[in-house]
Amino acid sequence: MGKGRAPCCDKTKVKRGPWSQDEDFKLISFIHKYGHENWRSLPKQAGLLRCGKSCRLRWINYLRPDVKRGNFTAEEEETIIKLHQSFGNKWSKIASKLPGRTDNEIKNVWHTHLKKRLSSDTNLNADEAASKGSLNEEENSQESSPNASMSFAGSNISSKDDDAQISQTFEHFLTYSEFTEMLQEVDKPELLEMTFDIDPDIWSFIDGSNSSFQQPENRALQESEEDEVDKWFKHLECELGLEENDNQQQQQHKQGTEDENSSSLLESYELLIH
DNA sequence: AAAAGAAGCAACCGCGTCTCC
DNA sequence: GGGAGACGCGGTTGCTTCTTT
Repeated sequence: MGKGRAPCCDKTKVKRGPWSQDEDFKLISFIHKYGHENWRSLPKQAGLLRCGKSCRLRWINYLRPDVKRGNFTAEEEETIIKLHQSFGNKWSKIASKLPGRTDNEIKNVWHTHLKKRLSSDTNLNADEAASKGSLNEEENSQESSPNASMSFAGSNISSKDDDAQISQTFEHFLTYSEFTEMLQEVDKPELLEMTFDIDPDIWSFIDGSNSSFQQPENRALQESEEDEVDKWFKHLECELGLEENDNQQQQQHKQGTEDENSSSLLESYELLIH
């Protein structure tokens, strides 16, 4: 180390700044298919002009299916405060105690909310502090503060009602064609409410292997639907150049009458996730 | 309605640690 | 044992959006 550290990548050859939907999708697709054994080589293999570190960060903090987004509950905030008292700024350690939360997110919440809250709390007497605590619970349920609801991260998905709404929405994902239709209706307000949570269910849907989308009465259709889903997913992969080695898919892609649809599909997908 | 300031958060940077050879 | 490469972590930055004036 005394000789200095070699940069992890050539900064002049990598893209920086906010991730585009296309990049996100490439990363998701790649990891979904091949995993992430080597972050350094991943961007190249996935066709991304990004630094491996950047990919890792994006995945861990944002795209990972088990990332829980939305406002922190009062319980979570209390947990963070307590854990911070024990661990200090060991954000990853704190994050490990809060399933679905990332160290980066916790760190941000600490610096933007909790630190201030704590310092103001110390200026209050015990009674005031107690009443503030109950207020905070209310705030957290509605707080979603204007910022939260506008936030790209989709912090407005927090209540059970919202979850129910989302689940209801996902129930429509029964077939390729239905999904396509739905994607084409992204200008619907309720769908625009769907923010960029890569919900585990989306993964399951992409994967085509989870039965949670398939209501019992639809099980009989499972096989054909899986084919449809697979077809759809591969279509996107072709579209993104992730299926370069698969000649069969390429031929199918060339011949397919859905070529026009696929680009609009991708476009719709991008709209959907944002 | 517009400008300035504040807040929130995604992403970057650099260092420490781990692992492999 | 030591060097190199890769990963993970914590601090920080800077952009976007909201709020206030």
